[in-house]
Amino acid sequence: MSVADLAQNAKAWPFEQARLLKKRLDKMGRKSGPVVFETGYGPSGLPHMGTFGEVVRTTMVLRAFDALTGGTYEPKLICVSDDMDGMRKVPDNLPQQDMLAEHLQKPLTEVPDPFGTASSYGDHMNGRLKGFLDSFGFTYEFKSATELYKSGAYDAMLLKAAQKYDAIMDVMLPTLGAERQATYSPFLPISPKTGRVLYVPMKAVDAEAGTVTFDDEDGEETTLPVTGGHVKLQWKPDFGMRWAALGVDFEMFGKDHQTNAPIYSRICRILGAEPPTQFVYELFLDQKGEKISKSKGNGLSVEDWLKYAPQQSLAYYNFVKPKTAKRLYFDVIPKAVDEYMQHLAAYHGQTPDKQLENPAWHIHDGHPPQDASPISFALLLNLASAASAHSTDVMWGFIGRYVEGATPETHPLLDALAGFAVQYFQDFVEPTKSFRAPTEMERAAMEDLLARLKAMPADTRDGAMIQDEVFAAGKTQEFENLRDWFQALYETLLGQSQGPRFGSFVAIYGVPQTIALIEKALAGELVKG
RNA sequence: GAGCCUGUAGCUCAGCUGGUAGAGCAACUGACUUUUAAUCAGUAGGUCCAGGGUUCGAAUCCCUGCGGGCUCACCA
Repeated sequence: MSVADLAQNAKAWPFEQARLLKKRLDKMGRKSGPVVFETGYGPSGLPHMGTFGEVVRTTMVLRAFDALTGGTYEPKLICVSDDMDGMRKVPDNLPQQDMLAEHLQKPLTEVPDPFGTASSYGDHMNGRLKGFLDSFGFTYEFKSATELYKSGAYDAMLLKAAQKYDAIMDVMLPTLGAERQATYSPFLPISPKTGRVLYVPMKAVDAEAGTVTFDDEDGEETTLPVTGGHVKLQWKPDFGMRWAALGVDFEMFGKDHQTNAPIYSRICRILGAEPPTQFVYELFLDQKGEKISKSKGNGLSVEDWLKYAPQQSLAYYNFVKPKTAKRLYFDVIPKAVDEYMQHLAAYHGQTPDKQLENPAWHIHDGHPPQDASPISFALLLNLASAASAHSTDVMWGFIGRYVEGATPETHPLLDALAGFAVQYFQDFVEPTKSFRAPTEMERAAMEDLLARLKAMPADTRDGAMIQDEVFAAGKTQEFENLRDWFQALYETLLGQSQGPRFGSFVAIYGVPQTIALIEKALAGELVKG
């Protein structure tokens, strides 16, 4: 049975969407040729989690579609940047605030680049977007709205919009409040005098000539062609017009667009095109299950995630249940990593039909690698914590004993995960540690241990021998139970009640380093807050 | 108000196209005095929100309610 056949019944949501899209094409009688997947991007802000999610998920549908149709179409992903939108306000995280303030309301591609590296602010942000997407290896075609408008790519549809002005207004007006209705226009002319995007009513729309007439900012009546980038469309009509002009076949968007999506579709139909297959995904929530707002700064950035886990785990998290509101916070990372790795490890032993359901198939474009880690991320985190690891060297000291013969060279994935585990430990586990001061008896034993450690060669690597000394030091005191001695070491030196076999720990951590650590503990430097 | 999502063990959730309720963590019991939970063995805990319907059989499908969450009315 071919992959295309199996894909007919695959339950994974990208296949469901792919089948809906196929149905659309069948209805239109299209049996081959290009199929356009679109994602949009607003370049006033930096690429973020939503940008990643939308592109990675759209790519998953694209791959599923390609598998479903066995390569009979030419699917492609285009990424449109709305860089002709007016700059509504100056983002407060940018340099040259005063300079930018002078250019408010102008198209982003007409605003100078405050970083001085690109031809405009919009262009700079487009570069950031492309760099962002490229870093993940996405395949896409970049489109600048400014270029689309200016090059004439939209001209035919813009002229049609002028012809259908009344029909468009009939769709738009009922969706607006009374105040907005009074001045609403689907056409937003760019003032020839000030270069700003104008939100003004149209005094006349001449479908024959393809022009609009309005009062410019200084009150002078002005007529501009709707074509050639002199006029842009307001958001909702723009969305529908873009679908029509670019022949978009599939687009997904967040729930915040859901109510408006039917409007985009109606505009698209008015312009004579069949709107694309659409898919609405849920927005992420923060750690408390509350909505994410930029002003509160809650939630999690892409960079945050990638600091603690491989990118595939983030793709995995985006794959799972896109229609359910999920929490997006640091604490979901370890589980996402382990679930991803479990699916990856299972993949090559699965039957083809199961493979199509496996998230790994979707994350790896249908070709998951053989890679697998013999140790779970959760265990690595325990290890990092137990050993108070600040480097992967320490981690490997323990891993080598756990997995016979493993080295960073033989297990690169494991090495990467070990690095992430160390990072996660340092940032989230270590700060929660609480050190206590040693009791008098413990102090005496620790001083004894100190003397013993100092008596041995600094490069001692014999864990068993060190363990003997630790044990002997404990025996010098009247511990009720020698276990208490070891526990005291953990609590005073590592800030936790459990730890690794102490002799082994010292052997890897280093004798001089351990001496320093004990001295700090005795001096009370580890006890804080 | 409209739309979408959601309600399963103490917590976080899995349960795919209906066939006797699962995982992880937490908890509890027991084993180990060169300790160790990075170990092993074991225990407990759920009217699957409620009520109807379809069925031989429903956590699962349908309807209705109730609870929780989010999105939408400026901008994109």
